[in-house]
Order: sequence, then structure tokens, then C-alpha cells
Amino acid sequence: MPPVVTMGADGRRAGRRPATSAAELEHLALQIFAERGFEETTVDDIARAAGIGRRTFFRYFASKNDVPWGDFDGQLEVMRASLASAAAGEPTVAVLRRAILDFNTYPPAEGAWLRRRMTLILRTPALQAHSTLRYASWREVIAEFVGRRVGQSADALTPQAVAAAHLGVAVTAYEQWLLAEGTDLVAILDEALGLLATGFAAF
Amino acid sequence: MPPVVTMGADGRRAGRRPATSAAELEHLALQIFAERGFEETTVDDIARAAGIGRRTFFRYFASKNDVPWGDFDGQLEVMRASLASAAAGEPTVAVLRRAILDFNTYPPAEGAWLRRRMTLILRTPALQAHSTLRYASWREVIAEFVGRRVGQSADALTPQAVAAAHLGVAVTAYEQWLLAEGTDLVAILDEALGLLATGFAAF
DNA sequence: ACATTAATGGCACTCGGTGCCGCAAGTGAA
DNA sequence: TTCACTTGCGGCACCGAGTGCCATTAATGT
Repeated sequence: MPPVVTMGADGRRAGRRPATSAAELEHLALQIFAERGFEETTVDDIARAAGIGRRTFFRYFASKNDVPWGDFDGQLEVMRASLASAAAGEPTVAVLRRAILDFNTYPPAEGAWLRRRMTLILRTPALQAHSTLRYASWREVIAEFVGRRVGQSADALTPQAVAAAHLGVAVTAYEQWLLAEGTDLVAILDEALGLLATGFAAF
Repeated sequence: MPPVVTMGADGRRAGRRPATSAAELEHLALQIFAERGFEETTVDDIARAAGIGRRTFFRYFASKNDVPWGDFDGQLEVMRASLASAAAGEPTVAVLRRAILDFNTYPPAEGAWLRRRMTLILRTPALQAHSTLRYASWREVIAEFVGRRVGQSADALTPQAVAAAHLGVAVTAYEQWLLAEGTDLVAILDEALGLLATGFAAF
């Protein structure tokens, strides 16, 4: 039997309202991580600071490692749509390059937060490791697009290789960006992806 | 004060002898993983099966995740030496390609074990994630070589990008190899690395 | 008031991993 | 043989992440 959805006129559904939100929790947690470090901060610390129970924390995030990822999946859907709507005439790698640059273009106000988030993810071993699992869906989106373009299954060698190479290079660009304070992420990404398009045969 | 190393004529050092070896433990653990699954096998299970204490297990492996990696670091040193001894005239990517193929060329007898190991690593989320940390040193070896060749720091964009792209493509080749039973790993690796050398501009 | 729905959070438990420390089992030398 | 020394073993207690269970709380409409 389908659940009877009781809903108020203002769109509020029945039931107790969430005590906080994933975004709010993330914001708070990132602050504590910055102060005390990721490993040194326990889930209890975060929960206590947020005024919620430890158990409740795990209803907002599947794991402590998932905290710094924001709405990654949502952003991914935007990229998927962007790829799908590309003109058929435009070369595959060009579309890819543009989509990746878009995916990583943030409003200037968020620049500082992005740096914090990515420093955490790329320099904390536990998060570095965990990132692989999040990147998997990123690669899948790319592979599906390339597969469509070259008329192969997304699981085939070429789409998967293109996706993996682009991911590796994009992450490398992020690492370079973090190395120097005042640099432009998109410019570095563009340069790095350029290397990939031409191929490494020149070396 | 420097420790006085007392050592027998036959090369045996003083002190109690190890009850087992990392290789032996790995062999045993891999068998249990294959039967019961990685997540379903506790460290206690492995220790009990090996007749050692749980505490002792962690003297052989830094973590449960490190079990399936064999002598990865040792192999890496071989690759590093191989890269260092390459003729200066040979193109960088060609050297790289050959070194990677060598690195992944195993005696036929080990083929079945390799498949087991890699299936475990590439299809178990926890191990997939952990692999990133092991791959870091692999990338470093490549980046150092490329840096030397192009006259840049190993930390610079180009060496890092080349390393990351090669890693991504190599792992992809492994995944393709696992998809079909009778295939030749080295051939797939060669094909995949070929894509990278030419670049993706053709797509 | 009452049924319903959804979120909270406490409790107990499992498992990976670590620090501490006493003990076992080897060594060469007195 | 006995002793000092060295190295590996492993029990114990502890921490922290993550999960299943379930009673409780706070919101909804009838």
C-alpha cells in the first residue's frame, strides 16, 4: 500500500522537523576540522557542537569522510545534463574540457571555502582514500558521455580510459592550485587538460 | 649509543624468530577472503586461522587493507631502477610504457593469484579507497622520472599530470582485464597506454 | 483527543587499530 | 650454565567509527 502523504498547504509534511541540515553541519564541522584537524576531531565533537546526538549525525552523513563533499552528487547531475546537451558537431574532448571547467567554476565568494574543502580532501589520507569512491560516479558520467560519442559501451576500454585520465589530470590540477595561494583554478585545469588532449607523445 | 647487532655465522640475528611471514599470512588471508568475503572476515578470523594473536597480525600488516598488496614497495623500487637506467635517447613516454608493462608482467604461474588479488582490490570498496594511498608512491616514481626528463621538479604540473594519467589508464586496463577471463593483461595495458600517448584529440 | 508521520537520540554492540607491558625464545659471551 | 641482550609474541585495556533497535518527541491532519 502506498504511503498516504499528508502535507500542509505550505508544503510542510507531517512529522517532526529536522533539527539541522547537512549544509549547516558541514559548515560547522569544517570549521572544527580546520582548528583541530580531521583525525583529531571525533564525530562526538561535531555532534556536541551542533547540539545533536551522535546517532543523528549519521543520519545526515553516511560517514565522517562524507562530510566535506557538499552537494557533489547534485553538481554531477548538472554536469551530466551539460554533457548531454552539447552540440553533436563539437569534438568530444572539447566538450569534456568545457564541462569540467564549468563543473569547477564557483562564484568568487565560495573560493575560500573551496580551498578549505579541497585542502582537507586532498591532504588528509583518510579523505584522500575515500575520495576514490566519490570520484567513481564522476568517472561514470564522463565514460557514459564518451561511450555515446564513440559508439561504445560506457564500460569499454576507451570511455573508461578517457574518464580515468581526465580525472587524474583534474585532481592534479587541483593539487597544483593548492600549492600556490593566488592562482586561478580554472586556468590550471585548462592547462592540464590541454596536455591530455595533445597527448604525451611530445615528451 | 648504537645498538650492538649480534649475529650468528649463518646470518641469523639474536632474538625470538618470527612465527610466520607476511607472505604466508597474505596467502592464508586471501583464501579466507575468497571464501567469506573481505568485509565478512575479521582480523580475528585471520589471526585465529594463522595461529597467532590479533596483536601480532598488526605487526605484519599496518592494516587489514594492506594485506593484498604483497611486496608492492619492493616492486616499485625495481621500476624506479628500470626507469633510471633507460637510454637518454629513448622518448619519455616510450620508456614509461615499457616500464609499466614490465612492472605488470608476472610469471604465468602467478597469473591466477594476480587475478584474485586484483579482483579483491578493485572490487572491494574499502580496498578501492585504500589503493589510492598505495598508488601515491607509484605516481611519485613516475613523476620523478618525467620531471628529470623534462627538466622540471617532480612536483610540477606536467610530471604530476603524466603520472596521474598513466595511473588512471593503467588501473582502467586492469579493470578491463578482470572483465574477461582469458584476456592478456599486458596487451590491454599496451593498448590503453597507446591511447594516452596519441592523446584524445582524435575523439 | 487521536492517529499518523518523520525525526531524534540513547543504548548496546561489532570491528579496526593502538599503547603498554610482561613474557618467550633466540643469540653470544663469561 | 648462567647471564645480558635482543627480538618477536600476545594479552589487556582502550578509543573511535559505524549499525541495529527502539522508545520518544514534535509535527501533521481528522
